Amino acid sequence: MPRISEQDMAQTRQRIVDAASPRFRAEGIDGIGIAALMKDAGLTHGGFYNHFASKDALAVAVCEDAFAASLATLARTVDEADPDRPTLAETLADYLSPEHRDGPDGGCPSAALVSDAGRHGPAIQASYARGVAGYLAGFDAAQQLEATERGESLDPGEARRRSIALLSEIVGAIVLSRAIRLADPDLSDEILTVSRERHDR
Amino acid sequence: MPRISEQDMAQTRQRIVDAASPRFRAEGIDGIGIAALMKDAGLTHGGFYNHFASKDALAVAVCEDAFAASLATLARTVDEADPDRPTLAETLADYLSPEHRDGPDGGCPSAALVSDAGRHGPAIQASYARGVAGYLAGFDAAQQLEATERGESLDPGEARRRSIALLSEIVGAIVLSRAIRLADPDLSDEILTVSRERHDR
DNA sequence: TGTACATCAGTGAACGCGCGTTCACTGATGTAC
DNA sequence: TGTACATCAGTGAACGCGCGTTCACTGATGTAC
Repeated sequence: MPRISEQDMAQTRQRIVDAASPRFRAEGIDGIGIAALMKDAGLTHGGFYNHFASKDALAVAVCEDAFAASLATLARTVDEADPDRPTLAETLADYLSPEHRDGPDGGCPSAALVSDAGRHGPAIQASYARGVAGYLAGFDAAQQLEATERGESLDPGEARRRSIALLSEIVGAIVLSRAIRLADPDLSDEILTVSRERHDR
Repeated sequence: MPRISEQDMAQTRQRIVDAASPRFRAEGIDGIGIAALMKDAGLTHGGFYNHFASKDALAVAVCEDAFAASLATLARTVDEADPDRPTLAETLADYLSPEHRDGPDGGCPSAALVSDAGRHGPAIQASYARGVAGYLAGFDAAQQLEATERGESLDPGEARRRSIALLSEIVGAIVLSRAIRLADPDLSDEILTVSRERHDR
């Protein structure tokens, strides 16, 4: 079908990323092969290397894409133009929901890819690190906005420390709850509930 | 060499577990093959099935073993017979150290195996869940002991919630710090430092 | 005590399979004239 | 406008490799007599 426009090329590339993104998050980068991903995207596996230099390069693209979507959701909490914007607590409640636990394929890449990033090379880690930095910046902004609305002032250093602790806790809670879900659903739920109620305000 | 005593059999089995334990934690259960593990243990791969029904069964044995060692360390904080027992804060400082981040192979299985457990079946998750429950019980006991020593009383429900939040935070902090270590060592260190200082008392 | 035999932990080749990656080929489309 | 040719995204067979698991075989040791 070739001799295709630049736009069509970009579209096909995006189809591959869209196919890989949920499966990398659900099954791990090493848990799913290129042939299966290309089939999901409606292509045969040989053409993969027209779009990516390697599977690692695709993993980087997926990481970028998934974090971009995730950070866009977080950014809604500081969208001052939106009077109905969600509070940080509401966003955290979604994050710590059983639905998010049970759907890693569409969920936060910080949680879904954390061990994959730890076990892969610097390229993937660099993309992952930018995503983490984006989450922290988003939490900082949300905390500052909510402090201002309450007429309080919040030391930036203190906000930063709270953001880091918050991200650690919610990522830890969701990965722990996923790790025991099939064997001990009650404890899995309890971990989410405790974390949710700690930030429910 | 066969016709071996029951004791020798158990010894060989343990050698396989000891070889697999660090490599599963560092590279993931699916990140290392049986042939390589058996070579590490000084055996050829064919004999593996004399000791385990499947690779999954080995993963369960490794999970049990690694949690037992890890929980024994935690138990030292509540060993009332030991006047020099470490405080919970000291134990947490070790947990949140760069050394622990950089050595997942000998470190906490809660952190090292969390995504592996989430992506494997109920058998591994059951073993992992028992380990998590053990950690929470250890934190509960340590908090109660330290409250008693300060002449305070601590509501069990409150202790439980603190234990869950604490485990989530330290597991999240260590896996996040590992995920970005190669690309952003400063942020990796910062995550550990913030978490360490929050519990340094 | 000495001999014949049974056991079975460990060996290493082989099973079928899926992996990431390469490559000769195809044919629809763009370009040149 | 019509024709010849170049391009190159996509195809699908093939590369070498490692995976989890199976199995016929081995030989040192235990047991029976």
